[in-house]
This record gives sequence, structure tokens and C-alpha cells, in this order.
Amino acid sequence: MDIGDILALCKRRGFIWPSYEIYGGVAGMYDYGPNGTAMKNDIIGSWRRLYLIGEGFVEIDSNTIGPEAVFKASGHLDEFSDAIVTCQGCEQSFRADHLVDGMHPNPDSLSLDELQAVLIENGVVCPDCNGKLSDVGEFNLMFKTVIGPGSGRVGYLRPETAQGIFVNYPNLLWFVRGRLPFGTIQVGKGYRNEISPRQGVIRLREFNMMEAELFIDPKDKTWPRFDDIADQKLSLVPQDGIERTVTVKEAVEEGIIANQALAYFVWLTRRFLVGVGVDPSRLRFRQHLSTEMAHYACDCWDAEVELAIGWTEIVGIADRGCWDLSSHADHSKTDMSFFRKFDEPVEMEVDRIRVNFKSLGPRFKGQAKSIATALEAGDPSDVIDGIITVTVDGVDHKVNSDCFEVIRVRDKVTGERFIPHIIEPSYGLDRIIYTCLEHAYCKDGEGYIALKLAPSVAPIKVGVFPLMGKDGLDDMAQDIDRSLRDLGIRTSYDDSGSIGRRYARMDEVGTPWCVTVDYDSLQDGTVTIRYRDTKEQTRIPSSDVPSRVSTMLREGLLTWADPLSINK
RNA sequence: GCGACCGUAGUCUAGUGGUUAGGACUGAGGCUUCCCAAGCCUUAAGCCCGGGUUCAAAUCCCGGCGGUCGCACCA
Repeated sequence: MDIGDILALCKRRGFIWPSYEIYGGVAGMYDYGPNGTAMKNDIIGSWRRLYLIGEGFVEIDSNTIGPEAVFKASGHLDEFSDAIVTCQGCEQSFRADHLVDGMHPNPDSLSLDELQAVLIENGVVCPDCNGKLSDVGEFNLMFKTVIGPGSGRVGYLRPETAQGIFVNYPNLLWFVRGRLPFGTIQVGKGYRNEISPRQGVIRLREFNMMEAELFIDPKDKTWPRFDDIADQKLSLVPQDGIERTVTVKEAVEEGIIANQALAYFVWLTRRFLVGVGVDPSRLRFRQHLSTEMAHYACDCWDAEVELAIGWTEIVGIADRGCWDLSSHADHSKTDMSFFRKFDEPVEMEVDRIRVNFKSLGPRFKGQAKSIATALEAGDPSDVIDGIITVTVDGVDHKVNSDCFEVIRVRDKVTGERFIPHIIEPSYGLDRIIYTCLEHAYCKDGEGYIALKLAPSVAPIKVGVFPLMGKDGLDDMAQDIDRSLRDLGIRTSYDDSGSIGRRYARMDEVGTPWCVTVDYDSLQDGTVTIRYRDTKEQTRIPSSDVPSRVSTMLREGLLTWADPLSINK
């Protein structure tokens, strides 16, 4: 079985279709067909239930286009942008800023034109074959666009949904009435102009994400529900690369996972993934090496699943520290700090700078006021040899001691300000959907295909068939179909072809149960219910069908007799 | 982005310059007291796109798009 088998089934049965196929398709873009969309919605629903209802998070829905400043602050503009030159001889590509290393004090800061100039000045040629290099071109992984008519404002399609939550932090904090910790989720599209998208839906240019952002006090990363799950087991691959199974509690106590909150969401992620049908024996959590961790992250764990293409990341759970909020606070000049009250106010003696306006005024004239403000906010320990340097509008001013004095004052401090930390579980929805499909895919020696999907995510929950489409069997089957639909259960009524063909059709789209009305049904009111995974059938009164199906669906049971729940 | 290989109904496939592009499965309609893709009848559906060579192109050439793999890039 390879990725092609799955994609062929996905296409044939309406799960996933290449986008714009009639125009030849576009690499890295796929559409969800009716069955894929149903599954996607179920997976999102199951995720929302865990975060919104289970953990009390709130959900927002922010824009997918953002102005340049947002991505300057988020780091994506720098991190996702490279200046590229290509050798005209051997066709290899190189990072222009890497080639001028040592020829300029700060290659990172150069524009494309400046990089071009440095390359020419230094006569740089291809490091491999000494060939002539092309002009410097820009490659940005973000899709660029223009906001408004004319040249307008530069905008980008978001490369992740998270920034929409970070920039709304002040609104969110107000909404939750100023208490930490609190969590926010968002489900939506992200866009990355991948150089070579491959492997079906694993690397897409337009993709679906489900992201949660937990805002938390850096001094208290405990989690209230931690004790409830402390004894649950996790399969972890820490930085040393040695896989081990430990309890959630041990993972934190032994310092394998940095803190309770992070460990809790690793566990919650496991529960979610197994619940939607990821095979637990092909799921592990791997810690990022310090070299692969984003520059801001304190600790990061990936949920990885084993697919035909190898172990693949489908969820990342990162402790991002205060990086995001600090950066947005700096760039937007908005206060994003949180005030933590001390249990008891602290009284202490501190040194302060007091300005002497009699000297300061005449010396700095019109700038005196802004310099005074900077002085008073300054740190007395920065005074060196009676001189302190303050920066106003980017200009340094040396201020002599005759313009200020350092005084000791008694101060009552009721609390302190800090930037909350963020713990981010980020789920690649497309990869999760694909994993559910691949892990459910079964093909026997005769080529018979069944998708053993978890009932909770199956696009069709029940197939309803009359053995023959006549003699009143059809009417009775229609009634059963209606009674299930009235409960909000997705069904498929089918009276075409042979009964075996109809079962096969349902097996291929992962329908867990089929109900068949036969001639006995007309006599005694019973029908057969057939279980996908065992192919067993039992007769039950037709009036029991809706309640039995609802119960199995709610409990995650595959068959009525089997107490094994795939959610446990 | 570069290189190699590849592209015929939904799927698999026959067709190496010359009839109306053939078959199987699937799909749709019908028959059959039909419980695991049975059988019978009917039927729909295809040469990736564009240009060139030629009297004639699915077939040869060029370009594009897409796919697989490798390299590079990225996370």
C-alpha cells in the first residue's frame, strides 16, 4: 500500500480531489469532496468539543490577509524570505546572504539590490563550479498581495492562524475579564508558497490548521486538570532519541517535558488523535532537538504518525515563551503585559533618578521635556562616572550629573508586570485527515477494500438497504432512513444492484453499520444490522435501530456486542 | 528551481504515423425472493493542454501543466 492507493480511493470515493483538475491542476492544492468534507467537519467538531467544552477555551475567527507589519513582528517576513542566486553553469541555487558572509558586517540587513552590489564588488562566483551567478532574486514562502487599489498597502496571506490570536490578545484578555491562564482556538486556512509540494496532501500550498493558544503565567505553568490524567501513559522520544513509555506525571517530574501545562496538552493531543482513529501503535511524540527548535521556543513536542512515507509530523505542541506577545508589543507599541498582584504588597527602598530642571532646561531646551521623561524612567545603575546616556527618538544624549540626582525612596509595590507565555498546540488538519484514511485503509488478498474509520469521523454512519426495491421493502427502508436522519445521523439509502455490491460500496467509504430490510422484516418487523469490521449480522426490531445506532455513535462502539471502544 | 522517468474514460490497460481508439472493472437504468463487488439486457464515459512536422499524430518534435523519484530549498 502506498500513498497512491489512498489518493486513488480518495478521488474515486469523493474524499479528496486535485484542485482545478479540468485546467490541469495545481501542485500542492487539493479540494475536499463530499465525503472528505463530512469527515473534516467531524474531526473539527471532535477537536472543538475537547478544547471549547472540555477545557473552556474560547474560539475566534480572524482574517487570512494581514498587513506587512504583522508578519514583520511575527518574524515570518525575515524567516520565510530568502535572497536566492542561481549558478548559470551548474544550475545550483544559493542563499545570496550566505555567499557574502565575511564581505559585509551584516548580510542579513541588506536589500536585494545591496546584496547584488556586494556580490558584484567582490566578484563572487559559484562556489561549486566557479560559474557566473544570476541576478539576486527573492523567494518568499508567503503569498504576497496588495490591500486596496493602486499600489496600496503590502499584505500577505497568513502562513499560520496563530498570529490572528496573538494580535487579538488585548481584546481576548478583556473578554475573559483579565484572568490567566486562558486559551483561545482558531480553525482556518494557512498559506505557504512551498517550493516543491509533494506527497499528496502532506505538503500543501493552502492548508487547514486547528490552533490553540494558551496564555499562561510563566511562574505558574501548572494545569488544574493535570492530576486527573497524571497516571496516563505516553510514548515519548525525548532529545536523546531513546523512545520510552512513561506516565504524564513522570514525564514532568523527571524533566522530560518542561511543565505540567505542556504535558497536559501532549496527553490531550494523544487522546484526540486516537479518538478520531489514528492508530496508537503508529503514534509517538518526539521532542525537537535544540537545533531544530524555532528560535523563540523553550520546548517543543511533535506528534508524529507512521505513514507509508515514513514518520510524519501532524501536530506541534510548543512552549513559545513570551516571544510572540513581546514582539507584537514592541512593533505595535501596545502594552501586552499582565499585572500579577503580590499576596502582600512589598515595601522596599529603591533608587530613583530625580531631574534637576534648572540645569537640564537651559542645556537641552526644546528636548528637555522628553529627555526628562526618559531620565526618570531610567535605571540609576546605568549612571557611570556621573554620566548617564538616554536615548530619545533614536538619538543618544549624554546627561551630566548636574542635571539629575539619584535619591533613595520608600516604595510600595503591589505587584509586577510580565508578558504571558504561550503554549501552542498546532494541528495540521489535512495531515490528520489523511492519517485517519491511511490508518483505516485495509485491502485483503482479493483486492477488497475497507476503510475502518472511527464511527465518529465516518462520512456516512449507516447504509440503509431494502433487499429488493419493491414489495414494500423500499417503503420500510425509507422509514428507517428517515428516522435516523431525524436524529441528525448521516445515512445513505441505496436500492441499486446486488446487496453484496452495496455492502462493498459502504465498506469502501468507511460506513460502520448497514441496515437491511428483507422479506422477513415485513412479517415480524425485524431487520438485519451488519457491522463493517466483523461483517457479522444480527436481527433486531426495526424500531430499535435509531437508539442502537445513536448509542454506538456516542460511545464510539464498533459493534453492539463489543465493549471495546476505540475512544479508550 | 534543476535533472531523470512518466501522462489513453472514475480505475487498470491495448493500441510504435493510416478504419468509427479496443477491453476489463466501476457508474447509471432494467430483470432476477438478491445477505457480502453473482448473472442477464441496455447505456454513459477517454488520448493532460498548446504549438509544430506530415496528405495523415494518442503515436514524432518543442513548450506548458501535472505526477513519481533524486538534488537543492524549506520546516
